[in-house]
Amino acid sequence: MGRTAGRSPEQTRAVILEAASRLVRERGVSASLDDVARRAGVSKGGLLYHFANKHDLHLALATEWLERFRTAVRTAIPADDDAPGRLTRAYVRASIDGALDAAASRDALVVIAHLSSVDAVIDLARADARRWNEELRADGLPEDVLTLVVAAADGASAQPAWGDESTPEQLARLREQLLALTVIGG
Amino acid sequence: MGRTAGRSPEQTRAVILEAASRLVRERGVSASLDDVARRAGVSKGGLLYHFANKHDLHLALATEWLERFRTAVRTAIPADDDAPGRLTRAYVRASIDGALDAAASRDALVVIAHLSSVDAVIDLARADARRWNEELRADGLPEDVLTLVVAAADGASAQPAWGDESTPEQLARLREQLLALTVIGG
DNA sequence: TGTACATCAGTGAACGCGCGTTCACTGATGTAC
DNA sequence: TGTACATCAGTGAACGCGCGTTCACTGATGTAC
Repeated sequence: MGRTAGRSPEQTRAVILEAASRLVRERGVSASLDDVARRAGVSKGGLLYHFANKHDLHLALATEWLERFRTAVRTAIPADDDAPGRLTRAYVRASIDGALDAAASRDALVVIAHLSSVDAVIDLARADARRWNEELRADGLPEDVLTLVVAAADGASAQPAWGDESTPEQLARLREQLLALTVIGG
Repeated sequence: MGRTAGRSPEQTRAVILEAASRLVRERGVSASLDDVARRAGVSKGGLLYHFANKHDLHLALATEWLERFRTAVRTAIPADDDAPGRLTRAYVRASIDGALDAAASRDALVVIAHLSSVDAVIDLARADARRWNEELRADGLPEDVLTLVVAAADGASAQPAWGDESTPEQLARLREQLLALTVIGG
């Protein structure tokens, strides 16, 4: 069933979210539903069939990006890493490299920063941040090392949000530094 | 001259910018001119006398915050600090403490992140970031130390943008760690 | 010292358009008989 | 195997309101004479 042949409604939903992600990253939350629908190749009505209103779209977007970053970190844990700090190391890798694909997870914080003018998204992000705090604290590293490493990883992720542009070489060196800090234990 | 007694046009302009800062920090760039004017205690027309349109207001806001952060860093350089890394140390202090007043400079990056959906603001921020890069590179620290310290300071500044909330104690310890890193030289 | 005029710093009503939302309708697929 | 009907996944036109922008007007101060 469904009017459009050759695509499941789940796929349509995903296509819309992808288009919305790109537009929000580029233009912030003021990107119009018209533009999102057009880029997704769907009518405005079709978009609103999947997301009741703009607020819901933004919420779904925030949820997806937070989840995507979480998945990226999980994927970045090597199977043979059992030492303390393994989650922190994965966090560093996901923040700087992107474990999913090159651009995706690094843009997560940029998209979230844009979305953070939506109240409900702030609550979502705050809850997510608290969860990260708990999990990272349980990772077995001295608190000072943890604070430093996580702040630096966050900084590297967020710099694109306000126009900073680091070279891949700088980011790679930073990643190695941070990883080293988590191994020697401070 | 001027219709409103007891206030210079420069003061009115400053009051409008202050109101706009708070609203943009809270609601992002979608905060309406009506709301900004109301909070500034001025008519919408009065606001538009000082800023020809919304775009101009956002640009002025970005300029002001970038300049404010720069001033905060300059102010945070102690007169008796002549050692390499003095600018980096001031950058750390301004990022984490706020040299101007407690909330102001820490919010700078949050406001800029919100404003960064405006194209012209991105250009402004990029140019500012480049200038920081040059100045910090000339500060006499090893590049690896610099990258790490600046990323961590940026991370600490930006975390409020996506809902993270660190305790004052954590931030104070982070600041001391970062300052120490710039002294021993790595 | 008054008076006329210009200018500066606004006010507030009105306009018009973009955009979020609603809604009647549609076309493909699934199901009952 | 056909036929009728329901449902799902949309379409696209229309509505209406919020908001950026325009504009005619105003009141206080400065200046020329």
